[in-house]
This record gives sequence, structure tokens and C-alpha cells, in this order.
Amino acid sequence: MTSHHENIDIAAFQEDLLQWYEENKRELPWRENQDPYRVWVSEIMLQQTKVETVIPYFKRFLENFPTVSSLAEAEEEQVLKTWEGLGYYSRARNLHSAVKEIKEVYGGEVPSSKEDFSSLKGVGPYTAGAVMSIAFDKPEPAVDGNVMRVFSRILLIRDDIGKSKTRKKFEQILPSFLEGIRPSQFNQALMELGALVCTPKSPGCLLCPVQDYCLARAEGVQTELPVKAKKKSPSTKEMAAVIVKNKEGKTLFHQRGETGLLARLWEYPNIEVEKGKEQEQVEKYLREQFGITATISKTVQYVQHVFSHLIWNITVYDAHFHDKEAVDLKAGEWLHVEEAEKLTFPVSHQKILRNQKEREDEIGS
DNA sequence: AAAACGTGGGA
DNA sequence: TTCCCAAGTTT
Repeated sequence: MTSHHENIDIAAFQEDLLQWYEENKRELPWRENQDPYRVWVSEIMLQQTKVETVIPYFKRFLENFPTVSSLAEAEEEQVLKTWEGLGYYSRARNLHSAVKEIKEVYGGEVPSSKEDFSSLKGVGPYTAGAVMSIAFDKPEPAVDGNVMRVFSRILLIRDDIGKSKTRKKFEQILPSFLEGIRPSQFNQALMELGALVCTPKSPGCLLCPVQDYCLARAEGVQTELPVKAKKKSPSTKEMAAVIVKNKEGKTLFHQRGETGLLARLWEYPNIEVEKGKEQEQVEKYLREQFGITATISKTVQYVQHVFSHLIWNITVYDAHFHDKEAVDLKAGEWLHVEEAEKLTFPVSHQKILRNQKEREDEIGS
């Protein structure tokens, strides 16, 4: 059984890569030390998210929750609020849950055993390898998109990196590259190379410290790798959201369910509607879900929310609420906009909230 | 194995 | 504009 990498001088590869890393690595907030909690938080935030986006979130998160125990003791509402705008909110809820388990089961110390750490919510094969190697210097592979891209090119591997099987293939290859060096530095160097030089579109091969080892470069096919199947385009849903205010000037808000899209986040009451039936459907929805009889009065705003797999075209309506006196609210909360701002909203509903506030300021009421 | 799960930015 | 991307995990 032969492997692609048997022909590579691994010790020389390691030296060239590590020297480049030492000279070119970025100073990032989570690289100040090897605190496993900090490394872990950064790895979760960096999932499918750009470094520049993460930096301010990371700083704020660490200010609010500097340690495992401080996060474990925090209210979920505060954790989500700190995460607001970062997306993939299950990351925050899983991290919060995992930290609570560490407090109860592991005495507040992040487990240095890969098996234990991997059992925590939100910790998959990549995050486990990353934290074990970066924080504890264990020789574990940390195979992310960068590493698959770099090694697809170096070793001329044409497997579709979108397939779950492909990651396992790279995890088989990596250990031979992790011998005799500091895994923390090596894994970070590999990802840094992918981020700064061996980029998806225009790889900087002329600047690459390991260009001499790269089979794709030798064949001139570096831009054809890695192989990745195209994603299907997102479907579109027509949505209607409503602003309903009561006698006290409070607005009706709704908290989303425990699971699924934007779980536990707050929003204006909204439903999917069919064109032409918006008024009828929204009024029925308010009646059935909230026990409120109201009339749609006018269109106030359009908001588009683009997800990776879905697009919401949201029309926002003002509602005229008839029964302002006594209402037994079946669901939702009446809140002043200032109170609502303390809750966590998806970006689309943050826009609606800001817009409502502006309009109310103009009216001057 | 494939789809769900957010968001902002670059070409 | 449209597409694709960015340090993945869960179901």
C-alpha cells in the first residue's frame, strides 16, 4: 500500500513551513497564550467565519466571559447577546452547554484528553484536533478547509472535499507530518498558509515556502484544486412580519423555538405568506398564535435575509390593534423597543427594530 | 451521505 | 448580480 506523500522529505517540509510561519504569522487575540479555553472559543467562532469578523466578537466574548466558570455561570440570554450577528447560534448554545458540563464533570478544567473533549457538545473532529494540538501540543491532526486545500494541492488529491469521507483521508495522512515538531505550531502554520498564501482563488505559489514540494504546482493545476461540488442555490420564501403595539406603547415580540433555524432568538411576529393573501394570513396568524385581533394597516419596510440555504423576502407591516384593553396573550411578550434591544435578534429583525425606533423618534412620541 | 445551520464580503 | 467563500457540527 503506497501513499502519495512517501516521496516528500517531511523533515524539510516541516522546517520550511515552520520557518515561514515564524516570520509571517499574524498576531491574533487568541494567539496571546495557549489557554485551552481561549483556543477553544476561537476555534468555535472561526468555524465558517472570517478572522476579521471574529476578532471583535472574540475580544468582547472574553471580556464578558473570561474563564470557563464565568461562562458556565452566565445566563444563556447574555451568551447569545454576545454572539448576536455572528451566526450559527447553536455554536454559542453548545459551547455554553459544554462549559457547564466541564464545570460539573471535570472540575472546571478543559479536558486534555481527546476522547473526553470530543464528547462535549459542538466539538467535532476538527475542533478536537485543533484544541488538543494548539493548546496541549498533542500530535493530533486538525483538518479544516485550509488543510484540505493545502494538502489537496501538495499531494495532488482530487477527492471532493465536500464529502465527509475525504476529511478522514486527510486525517490518515497528517500524523506522519506531525512527528518531531511542535504540533501547535505546525497545525497553525498549515492553516495560516492556507489563509494567506495557498488561497482558494489565486494561490500565491511564488511566495509559498513549500512550493518545491507541491505536486499541483509542478503540474500547473493548483487552481483546479481542491475539488469541491457546487452547492444548490437557496430557495426563496415570502414572509410577512408585523409591528403590533398596545395601549402602553409596547410592541409584540416572539421568541423562536428550542431547535432549528435561529433557535431561541427573538423576532417580530412573522409567517410565510402567499402573494395576495398577506393581510388575511397575517391577521389569522395573530389571532391564532397570540390571541390578538388586529388589522394590517400599511407596509412599512422590506427586508431581505439571505441564509446559506434559504432566502427570506420579508415585508413588514404596521398593524392596528383593536383590543388594546384586555388581552390574554397566548404567546410572545409586550416590550418597549429599548427593552427589546437587550434581547438577541437575527440580523433581519435587528434591521426592523432599528427602523421602528427611527420612525418613532421622527414622530417624536 | 446530504442537508440544515448565519452572516458579511470579495470578485 | 450572482456565486463562492470562511479555522465545521449535527442530524
